[in-house]
Amino acid sequence: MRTVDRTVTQRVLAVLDAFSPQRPALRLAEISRLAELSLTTAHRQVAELTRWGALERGADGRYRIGLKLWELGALAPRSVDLREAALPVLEDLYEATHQNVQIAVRDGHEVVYVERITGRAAVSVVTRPGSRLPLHATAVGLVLLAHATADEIDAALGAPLKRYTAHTVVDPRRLRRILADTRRQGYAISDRQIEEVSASIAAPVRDRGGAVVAALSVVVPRRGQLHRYVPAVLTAARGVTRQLSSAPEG
Amino acid sequence: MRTVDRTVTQRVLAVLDAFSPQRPALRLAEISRLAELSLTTAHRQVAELTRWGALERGADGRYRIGLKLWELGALAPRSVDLREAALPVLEDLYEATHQNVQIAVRDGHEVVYVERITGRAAVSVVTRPGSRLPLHATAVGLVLLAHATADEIDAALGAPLKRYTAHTVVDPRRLRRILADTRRQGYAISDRQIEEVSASIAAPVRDRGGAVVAALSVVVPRRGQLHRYVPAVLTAARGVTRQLSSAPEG
DNA sequence: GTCTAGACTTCCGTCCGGCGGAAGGCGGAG
DNA sequence: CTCCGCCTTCCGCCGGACGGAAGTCTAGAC
Repeated sequence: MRTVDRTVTQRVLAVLDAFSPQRPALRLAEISRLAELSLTTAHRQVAELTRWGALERGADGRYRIGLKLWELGALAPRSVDLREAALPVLEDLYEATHQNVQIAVRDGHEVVYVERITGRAAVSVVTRPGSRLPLHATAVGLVLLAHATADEIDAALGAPLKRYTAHTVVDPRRLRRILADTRRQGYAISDRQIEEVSASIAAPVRDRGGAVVAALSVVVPRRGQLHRYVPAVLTAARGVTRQLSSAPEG
Repeated sequence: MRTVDRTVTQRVLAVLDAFSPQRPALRLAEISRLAELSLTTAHRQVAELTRWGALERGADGRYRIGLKLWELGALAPRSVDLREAALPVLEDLYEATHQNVQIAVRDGHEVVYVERITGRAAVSVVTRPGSRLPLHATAVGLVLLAHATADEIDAALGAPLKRYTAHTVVDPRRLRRILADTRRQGYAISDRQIEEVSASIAAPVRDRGGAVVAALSVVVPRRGQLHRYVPAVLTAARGVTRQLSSAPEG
């Protein structure tokens, strides 16, 4: 009997949703389980997606995201245009600090990392382009949330806030104070809130109209003065803002 | 009356296919026309895709590719893993030549550009990450086609070959000779075959198993000796190959 | 102000394509 | 050999996708 709970489109998207940074390659049966589709339906959808190029089947029989989807993703203005404007500036900031440098945007209550430059010498860092972290625990997240609307801040702070380390701030009232500080100072610091060994310093990137559309940060080992990175981060963020303003309209 | 020619999945994919580098932002009516869907159906599909995050609606009412699709695309091994391995090497090659540097993979009878580094001083170039060009007219395409199977070569040379300039080689027999040269020499040169003012020099990138999975090239203005770039390109291509071999298995 | 055009959104009855059970093929483990 | 898991193909039933029609909204002409 047919299970009546989702539209066909939703089922197709469920197939795609089965893929994640943790699971970039899946067998048909895994897709079927993860997307909660019968094997038959999963088979049919996967075959159609593969024919189109959204998925590719490897020599091992497992499916991966195909080039066609990557091409489509390359049209997303929030990542690609930003990345274009930011890369040279990120490289300068990397040269100046020799620490991990990254830029991210907000999507709902999460940060999505768009680009990162990582050196061999710098502390290792968990993020990759395309990976997500919650807003409240990262410096970029605090910057992005600080410039969101009041409704969005309420919603973000109303949900349960995950604790990563003993230093992760999960108290909404303390977070509101931190957001106010962030707005006033123009930068945010997340000190050991994700990992015990590292801290990050972030500043906002604005579009032509002055709206905060992204945030940029350095991730540094937790020793010495964190504030000494602030001027470089602010300068870099303004640099990206300038690049965005001079670029052609999307 | 319902038009019976495509499955629902194909219609969803047709909506996504409406977006291209030339048309990154579309109104609902445009999507309806391009995907050949009734306005009602286009509206329903677009709404579902937007809810999921595949599309985003801008302040101007137009739809663009959403972050979610970009994240999925970031899981495509053929682009992302390659890009990770190649970027540092491409940067070295850029520093050595100060010309446009790019890396591409093959998809069917086309080249798909995965990454490029462009300088202000270098000749302007038409390609962007995610854009496509035919195999026969570009140096990277010749390298990729030279290492394809005989069947794929037959198919690629059997189709009508587009001429871009007076120098574009469109004769299958001449192309076969060029492919043989490419295999023997280990590099290919496309001289003014895309634009009258530029030429490109490409070399193959191999995976752990020795199969050619990508090609890398420099695009240079059409004057002086093209061959002087060959050693640098070969070295860079081998560098990417080495990076791919040392990276963890996908 | 009114009128018109175009783009978008919502509603709803019809009908056909998506669904999943069943059966068959294939390969590896015991 | 059998059993088990994974994949693939087939087919009849029924509920969801389709698109015409009507309604809403905005911008621009006059």
